Amino acid sequence: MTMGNTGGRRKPPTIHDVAREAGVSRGTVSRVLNGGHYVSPAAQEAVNAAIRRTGYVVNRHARSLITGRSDSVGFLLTEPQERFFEDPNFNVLLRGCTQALAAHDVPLLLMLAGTQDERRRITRYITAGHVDGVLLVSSHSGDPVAEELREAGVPLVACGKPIGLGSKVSYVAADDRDGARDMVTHLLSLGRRRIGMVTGPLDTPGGVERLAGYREVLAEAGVEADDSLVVSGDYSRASGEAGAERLLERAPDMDAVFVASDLMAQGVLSALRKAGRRVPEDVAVGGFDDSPAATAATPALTTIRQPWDRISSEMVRVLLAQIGGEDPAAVILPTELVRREST
Amino acid sequence: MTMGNTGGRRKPPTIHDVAREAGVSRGTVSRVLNGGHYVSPAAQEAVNAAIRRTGYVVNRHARSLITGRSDSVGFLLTEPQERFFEDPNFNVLLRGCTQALAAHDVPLLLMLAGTQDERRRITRYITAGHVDGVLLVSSHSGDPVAEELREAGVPLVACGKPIGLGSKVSYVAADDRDGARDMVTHLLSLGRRRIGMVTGPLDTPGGVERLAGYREVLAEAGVEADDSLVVSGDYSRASGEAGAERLLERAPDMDAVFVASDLMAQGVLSALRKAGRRVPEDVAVGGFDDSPAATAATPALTTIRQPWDRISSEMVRVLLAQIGGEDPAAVILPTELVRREST
DNA sequence: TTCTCTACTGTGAACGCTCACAGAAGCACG
DNA sequence: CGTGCTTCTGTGAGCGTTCACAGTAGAGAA
Repeated sequence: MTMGNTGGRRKPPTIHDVAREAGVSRGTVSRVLNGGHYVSPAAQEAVNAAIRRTGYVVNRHARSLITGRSDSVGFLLTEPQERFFEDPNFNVLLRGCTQALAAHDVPLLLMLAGTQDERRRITRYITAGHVDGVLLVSSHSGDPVAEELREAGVPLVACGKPIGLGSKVSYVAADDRDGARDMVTHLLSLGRRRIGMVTGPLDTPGGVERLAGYREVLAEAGVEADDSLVVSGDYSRASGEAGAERLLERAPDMDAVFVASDLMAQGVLSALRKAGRRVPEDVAVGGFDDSPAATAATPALTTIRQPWDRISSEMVRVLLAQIGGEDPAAVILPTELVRREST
Repeated sequence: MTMGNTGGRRKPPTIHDVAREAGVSRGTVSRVLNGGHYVSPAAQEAVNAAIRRTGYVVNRHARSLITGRSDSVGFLLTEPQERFFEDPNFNVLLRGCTQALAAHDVPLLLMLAGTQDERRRITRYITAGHVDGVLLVSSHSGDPVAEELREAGVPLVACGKPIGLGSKVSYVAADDRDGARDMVTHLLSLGRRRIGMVTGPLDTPGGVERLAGYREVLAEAGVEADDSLVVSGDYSRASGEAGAERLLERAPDMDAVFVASDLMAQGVLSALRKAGRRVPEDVAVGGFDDSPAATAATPALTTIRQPWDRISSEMVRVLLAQIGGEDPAAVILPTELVRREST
């Protein structure tokens, strides 16, 4: 069985074959491929027909070699990967970015910077120009990889406001502060006054902003600030449970809790159940994220929905614009209160 | 400190620069880059030093242009994406594959074939040789994309035994049948005899095999076969709940259930609770997957762990071997019974 | 007519790398 | 001293594309 029957990969047609087939020059085919300016309708037509007939697909390597672009982007995750891969929102984000890029015919390379070795390799890979830009997911402040990429002038769009990186980095984020404000306002409107909070990690912008929104609304409503009503968590279920236990101990009269993530809120619900408090009668619980955990919980969680599908499409839009030469941009998207049974 | 004024991306050094720096020819540098055979130790040393000094990184596009390889592989998900992205195992798989590939310095391209349009684009992209091989996740039988890739002779490794594809396709799978056997054997050893089953989708190999294992063990143990004890689900929580309700109706004397996924088992637990049955006293429940759902459930689920980390690394190993010219291979990995509170 | 302008087309020269080949040097053998 | 072998090195060609440039034809203006 010689090369060619099913199984052997035959040599694909080149731009030259298409040119011959269409009776034009390589240059004309290339022009058709790249927007079709300065090409007569007749030639246009002939080339397209030839492309269909031959099944021609452009060789991206050859193109990249001369243009210097790779026409691909990286999706870079630098921080504790377990946390993200378990986070349904991360999955929506990854999926959304992949699809939005696919619509522009731009492949996405998945890059996980776990070990020191991987970080070095990835940095090298990116700065060598093997991707045109990077979608960055990094919870931490002062990420060394991100910093290095920024210095190398690689177009970068972060998910969530990055701490510590200059204004040269674009980012797309949900309006955490406003979301928190909505939730606390909602709790106040239910007549609750002793409102506790379990925050997210306070070295992340999201964590900080949600706490800020909570404090703002309480201050504006003239509710007495009480720091014993605030405990911090790390977005994990366990930390939510522990946080609620501490809150109940310090403020047994608490009648509502705003929890900075749904996963933590699940833990809170479980702690409240153990303590014999009814939700929402005794204590109303508000989450954040609108993850599957929110609907899976009993009672189903009132929560703040972040527009993850829009976040991903905006990240892609901003990144492609920046690759195209535009300036870095910050995009902040509105959140939405989703009312369920827990309030 | 002249090194790169922030912002401007300067032209990276080429193999030519390295050659000049090291006082050798391009050919010698290239040989060092590709394994270093037929290179004197002195030249070897000089080239490596020059590479370090210049910060040279090979231009993969130029290399690919001439070798015809892309030195990258695709991770292709063809079927209902929601299901997979919500599946923690899928995440482990994706992560594992990415990391295993990174160790070989091979980038992973994420490809989601949702719409018809995406399928066409991706097929074109792959058959055009823009990736050297494909890691395939596709639950369905007779996947047209997979079939087309197989025909085009693209190295392919499926996760789970693919139905309907010829023997030309490699695959890596957990031993579903044996896992099911272990679980049912375990239930029998607890003295249970009226053992029900909620199966997975029966158009998937996993679904079929787990059911087969269940039937085998019961037959071997001389337990009377009773088809009213078998209902089918689709791996979703809701289908587990519905399945358990039907089982209870048809066989109120049921004293154990083997459920083909942890997520469905959660639904089963919930149905049993509603029906007033205690777990495990009245009815023992065994799951499959060892997903986070297993530990999150109350009571924590006894389940079958699939070695997802090994599955991913084996998929990568087999794929790279196949790209290197070896024949397709099938790898079946053992599962493990994890005993918790539900049995 | 002649000149200019626009719309279009073809042609070489790159891009950075690998590969095949040729050749050099060292050594052993006859 | 030639011949053959092995180990090492340099050179030119070429991968498939884009880009700059030169050139053609036709239309309109002088």
